[in-house]
Amino acid sequence: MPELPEIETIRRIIGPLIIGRRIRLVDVTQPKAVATPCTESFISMLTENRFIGLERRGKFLISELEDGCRLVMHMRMTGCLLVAHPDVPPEPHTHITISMDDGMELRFSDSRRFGRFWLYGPGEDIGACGISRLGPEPFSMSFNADYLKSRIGRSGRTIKECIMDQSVVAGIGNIYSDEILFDVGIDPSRPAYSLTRDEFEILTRDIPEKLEYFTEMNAVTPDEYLETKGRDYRNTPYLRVYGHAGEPCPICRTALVKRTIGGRGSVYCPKCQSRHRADT
DNA sequence: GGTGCCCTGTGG
DNA sequence: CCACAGGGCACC
Repeated sequence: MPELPEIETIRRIIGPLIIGRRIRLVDVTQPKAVATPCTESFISMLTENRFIGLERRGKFLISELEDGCRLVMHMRMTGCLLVAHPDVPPEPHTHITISMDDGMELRFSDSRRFGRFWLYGPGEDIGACGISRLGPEPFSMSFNADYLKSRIGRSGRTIKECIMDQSVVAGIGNIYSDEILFDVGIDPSRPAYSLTRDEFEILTRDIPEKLEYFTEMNAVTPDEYLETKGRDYRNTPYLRVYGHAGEPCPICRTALVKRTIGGRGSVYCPKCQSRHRADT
């Protein structure tokens, strides 16, 4: 479900509702949702602990607890986080419920059951959940054209696959890779080695810009977030190509094309993102 | 690098 | 009924 803008949206909504709260009760109804080897220790280490932060790294959320434990969460395709009053009926597929000292519940629901929680003890390395394999944050200084060119500039993989590779840059998924490549006019199927220096420059500037833009477009109040049960936090009207296959390109009116690139359904404009556009 | 798989829901 | 879905991993 969520890519960087949506995870950041969740962080901004959920963070203020859990930070400072003490955990009273942890209920795990789907043991596979907890990747920590022992569900028992997951529950006992969290109980009576206190959330003191909520940070994002790529598509991961990381909450530090007052004793130094860190709760790491990944939504994968369909995971949802919601803070709700116990009177609000739980969402279908609610796998983890964390009751807090203000009477509210932090709930994790996930129909496809791909999402995971990890819990690491004080001082323990959190890398094993996949965080250690992440490339730079798109907003960091180290994410620049020199880096991107040296990292993928000789790769035969498509540019779409490369920017979706979390070890190249953290946070981009299938939707925003299409949106970004449309924005910069680059054919998603081009091999990364074929990009010019200028195109790497444009791409490294556009990626943080668009991710920031979509994060702002996703902004909702906590009440709106709760009303939509934490699900509809992506403001789809702002997507220009994803979900618009067959419709006219917003720039040139040519019909947008959908085909599989790197195993993922991809939408692009065959004219605005034509292979040779940047060569001229 | 490709492929299958983890799961359930939805739409054609 | 089948194809496909916003992610990521293990395994040839």
